[in-house]
Amino acid sequence: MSTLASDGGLRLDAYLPYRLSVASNAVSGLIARAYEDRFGLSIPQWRLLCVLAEDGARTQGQLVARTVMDKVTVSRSAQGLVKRRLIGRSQHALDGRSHVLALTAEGQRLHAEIAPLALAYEAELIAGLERDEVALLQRLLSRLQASAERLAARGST
Amino acid sequence: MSTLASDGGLRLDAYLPYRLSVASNAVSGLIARAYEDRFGLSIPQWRLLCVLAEDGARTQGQLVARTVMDKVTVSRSAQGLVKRRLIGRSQHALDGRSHVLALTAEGQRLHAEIAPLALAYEAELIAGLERDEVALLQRLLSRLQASAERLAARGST
DNA sequence: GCGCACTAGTTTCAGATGTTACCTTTTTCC
DNA sequence: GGAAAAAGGTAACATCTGAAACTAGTGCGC
Repeated sequence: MSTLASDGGLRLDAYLPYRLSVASNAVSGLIARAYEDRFGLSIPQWRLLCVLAEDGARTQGQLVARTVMDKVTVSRSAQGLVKRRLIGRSQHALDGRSHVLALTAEGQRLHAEIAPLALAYEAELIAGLERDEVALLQRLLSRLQASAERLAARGST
Repeated sequence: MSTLASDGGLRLDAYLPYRLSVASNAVSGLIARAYEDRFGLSIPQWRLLCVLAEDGARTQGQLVARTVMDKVTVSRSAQGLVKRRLIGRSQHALDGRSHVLALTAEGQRLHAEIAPLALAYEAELIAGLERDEVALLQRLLSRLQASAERLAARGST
């Protein structure tokens, strides 16, 4: 048997984690460059802007949970946004350790400016796909993420 | 109008680039930890091992094209593998600048050891999904990647 | 045959990222 | 009510990453 290729049946091109990573890198790279070039925002910063616009004022801890980012990443990203006056920080009324972040007027303006562009990018990415294909993709991604988290939790026990 | 939420219709949880990134990070993190802990391999190193096992000896430039990784990443990963005697380097017969990488016997052995484990991880990740759902997922990922590359090329012109 | 543009690969350097340690405030619970 | 444990957040450190400069080798044009 065989020409030393494909002995076990593992082909990189068909290996899902690889495919997922490559596709995600391509998309993230595209988006990151767009935000960086035009608005000087990193992706973490943009995520914070989005969540604050969507949900209103939040503490950093809430943002960590919501965005699936490290708390250090959130801290640093928030510092940058505060410096640019896109968000404001205030002491939490009930918990002296905690800070509440909220968009400034300028932050709201910027978010409103970027949002259509973000949606346009998404539209171009999924151009040519059926509506139900996209819905399925979302479901499958959730599924994979959940499985990965479950396996990770099991492994670190 | 409205409660300042969802003005433009951009919801982070439904935003595909975000979902893709989160899912990919979860999966990559899981896989990375597994390879690192058990075999001391980074993901780039593991990719090189896979390609060399699949395709046979290749130059670094070919590996760059094949794995969609940076040439610096490939160079450094290869150095690590050479140091561990998992791959060998030889001068290219026709081009003095180029080096040919190939698995050593030990490298083949390690690849053969890891491959089943990699497939088992994949199987657990997609457990519960239909066969045709997985096939569709692969197609959609390709599609997204291609769109992203097309847009990136257009943008940088 | 020789100069100039080009490619393969490595090194260097600056910025991003994550892990750990740390400080402060809050909560727990005896 | 006070000590100990835990949580919010930041700082410091090591590590990773990619861009640009660099080295060495190729090959075209003439």
